[in-house]
Amino acid sequence: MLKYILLGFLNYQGMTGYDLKRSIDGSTAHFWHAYHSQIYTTLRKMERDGLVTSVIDDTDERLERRIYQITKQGKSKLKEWLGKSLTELPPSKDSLLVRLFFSGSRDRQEVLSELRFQRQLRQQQLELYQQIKPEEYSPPSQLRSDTLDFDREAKFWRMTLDLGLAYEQMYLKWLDETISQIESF
Amino acid sequence: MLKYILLGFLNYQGMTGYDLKRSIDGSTAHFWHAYHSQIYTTLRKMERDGLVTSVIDDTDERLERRIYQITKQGKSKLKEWLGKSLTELPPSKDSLLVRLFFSGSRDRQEVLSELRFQRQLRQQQLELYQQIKPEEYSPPSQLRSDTLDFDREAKFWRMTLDLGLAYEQMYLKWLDETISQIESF
DNA sequence: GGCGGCATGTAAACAGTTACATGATTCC
DNA sequence: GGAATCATGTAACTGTTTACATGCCGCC
Repeated sequence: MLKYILLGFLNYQGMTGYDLKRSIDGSTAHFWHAYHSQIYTTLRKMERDGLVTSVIDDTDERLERRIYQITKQGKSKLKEWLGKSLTELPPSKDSLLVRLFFSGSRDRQEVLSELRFQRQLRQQQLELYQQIKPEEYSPPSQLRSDTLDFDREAKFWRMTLDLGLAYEQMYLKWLDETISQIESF
Repeated sequence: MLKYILLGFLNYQGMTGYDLKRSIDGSTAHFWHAYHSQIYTTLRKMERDGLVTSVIDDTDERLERRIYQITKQGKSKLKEWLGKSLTELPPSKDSLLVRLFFSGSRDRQEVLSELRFQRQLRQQQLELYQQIKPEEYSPPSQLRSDTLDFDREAKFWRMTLDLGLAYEQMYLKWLDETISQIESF
């Protein structure tokens, strides 16, 4: 999966592994995060497979920056992947629910403080999403010239942000209900 | 993670790998699924680590059933894990969102049919959750004798089901909004 | 005879996480 | 002098997925 995220971003413009990490952290990390270690190793593998090429940028002598570019093969791989629609529900994993599921024998206060802490984190996450200015949440500059495409891309980015917002709100509501239910045990 | 799910179920009663697979499919799979291959290999590893023991049941001669039991070590491992509250948000991964995020260049009708299909699947998933009778969604019989514990366990199970219901409803709403937004492009 | 469910596993590949490792620059 | 940010990577491990593999039983 990470492979396609990297191809997706490199399809906008050439970037270093570090840039890709920041791009991901600022957008797709909300529904697919990655560690820098995985990004660098995946990029190397993709280069071996001919999906990307890289050149070392030495304009700034003391800083080694390896810039990756998507290849024709990479573009067609991305297109091929996007062409095959999902026919199943993506599996969801949530370790908090696993914990809650098996919390029957746990101390009530302990469970409550865990949920209250998660509530805080969810609240922060929601605020983080709310602070994102829709007009700034969009693909890199490369596409700004081609106005139509840029706007279209940005619309899709925002849709995923909308789900993030709805998700956090739903989760907060459920946490509140769950917390008061446990309080009244 | 799977390790703790298996310990959690075995803490109710001894079971075979197959039983565990069915238990998971009927409950925790909604927030943590597992393939039978992983269940069997994880059980073997847990046995080597002293968290479970197994005996082969030969009452039915032609059928080999390996029944796993949790050990004292296994119980304390589970307790220890439940004791350490989560201090971060569990990362969520959703490949549909990754696809949508990079769908700027895709054919509109193609994206729409993918989302409509996902809508159907989400609707089915919601109905599946709605058909679960809360009074039947509870731990195995072993605990029925101990009424208090059983009821407490069942409450936690239902809370996770509540999130599943809220999640599917939120997702459906978002899909509907997203679909009509793309229709009006 | 074929299908679905019961029941168990192995092997190989792929994906993801944690820890280790380095070194420069900029700002306080 | 120390912390943060830029920048890149490897190694070891753990977790997950897909494919292969077998064989019984009961039902239609």
